[in-house]
Amino acid sequence: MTIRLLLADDHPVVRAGLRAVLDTEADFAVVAEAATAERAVELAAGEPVDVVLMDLQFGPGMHGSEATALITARPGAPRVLVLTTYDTDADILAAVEAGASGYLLKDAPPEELAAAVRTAAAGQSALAPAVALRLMDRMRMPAEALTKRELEVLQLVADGLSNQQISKQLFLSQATVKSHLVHVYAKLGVESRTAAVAAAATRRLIRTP
Amino acid sequence: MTIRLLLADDHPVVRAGLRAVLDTEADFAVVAEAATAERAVELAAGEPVDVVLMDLQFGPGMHGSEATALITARPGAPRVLVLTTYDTDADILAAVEAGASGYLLKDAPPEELAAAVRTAAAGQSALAPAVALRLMDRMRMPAEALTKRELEVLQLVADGLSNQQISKQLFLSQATVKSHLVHVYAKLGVESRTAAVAAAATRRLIRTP
DNA sequence: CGGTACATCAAACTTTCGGTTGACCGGGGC
DNA sequence: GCCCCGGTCAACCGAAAGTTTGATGTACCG
Repeated sequence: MTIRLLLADDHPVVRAGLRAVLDTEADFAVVAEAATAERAVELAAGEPVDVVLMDLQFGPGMHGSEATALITARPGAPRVLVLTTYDTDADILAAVEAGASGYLLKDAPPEELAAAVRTAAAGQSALAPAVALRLMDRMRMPAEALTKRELEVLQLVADGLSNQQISKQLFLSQATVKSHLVHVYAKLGVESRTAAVAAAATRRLIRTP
Repeated sequence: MTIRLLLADDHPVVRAGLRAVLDTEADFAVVAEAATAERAVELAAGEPVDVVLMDLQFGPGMHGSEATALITARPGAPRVLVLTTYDTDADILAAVEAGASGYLLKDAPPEELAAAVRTAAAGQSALAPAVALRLMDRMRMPAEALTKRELEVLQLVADGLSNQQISKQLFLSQATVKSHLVHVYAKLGVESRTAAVAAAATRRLIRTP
């Protein structure tokens, strides 16, 4: 039985690469490509597709995790395999919560890619070993696990925003922002916002361009 | 006459995509692929190649700009076209200084890519319009260059150190540290240490683990 | 049902940081 | 020689960050 694939990536070169790598597999058929997240949602609803290969970062417009949530929300939806360049815990968490069946890095070897597609098509979870390991660590060590809200605040700190700017952006009081940061400092074992950003960056909890 | 190409990128998918896109051109021939910068330097010296398509970010090990410098330093060297995902001023500058004949983004359409390869093979400069514009701005505004000492202080800020810790580590007074940071803020157009770190990180001025 | 975790907010307090002003010195260029 | 720039430092003040204590509501779970 043929596995029908939808490729969603804003880079023409990457789409061509995925097509080249996956079309060599006899049981795969790339039936559509999308250059934007919006287009991916449309195509996933219109075309009969088994697995969507979804990038997270598109240029302007919808984010890949949003598109993933929209696609997987429908009954009889295709499986979504998230395929991204850089991995941060926040990205992985967002993708998994959005209903992704798997999470892979673009530097994965072709065999691993094909295996993940088959696993996803079979309805199973397909997390990269490194990714799965990270999630296990997270389960084992809940002492340093930041909550979604704490991660959200910390990401804005890393973007250079002050407590006041963060409070306005998230519709909170400064007291709440400070409260979250106090918890973040305790969990990361640091004493200042810049140290927290540095610690979170080395542990890949946040995105640093 | 056939243009012989060497693809240097750590992502198998991207290499496959470039090969798929470029092999459709009758006068192109991909003669080698390298998954690391070191391997690219070796191959560029050994194989007869006309144009190298060079990624900047490889995983651990040599950076793409270093490899570019090593390749172009040899007499009769191939042209190097830098091809990267994100464009920062520091990246572009480093690539041009390393002797790159052109600088393209990976989200470029295939036609643009092929045109750039032909331009580079002909020995001409092939800078993306947006990139060329940025370089012109840079020439006009050299004001944003940080001094060595300022970068040194900023790097320690990014590592999470306080002004006092920095002053001790560099054998300075806190006043001097502040003084340097004030200059950094002015040059980067920001108003706080965390914003400076964020701005410097996006411009690749500092190391973020 | 009760406990726990998360998110929210308040107020007062201390410390640090940010920004200003002003100053000194050494080196390189006109 | 003189001036500009980079690096160094000081004193000061207001603003921001961080600390402490304490409180509320809500959701989930055993």
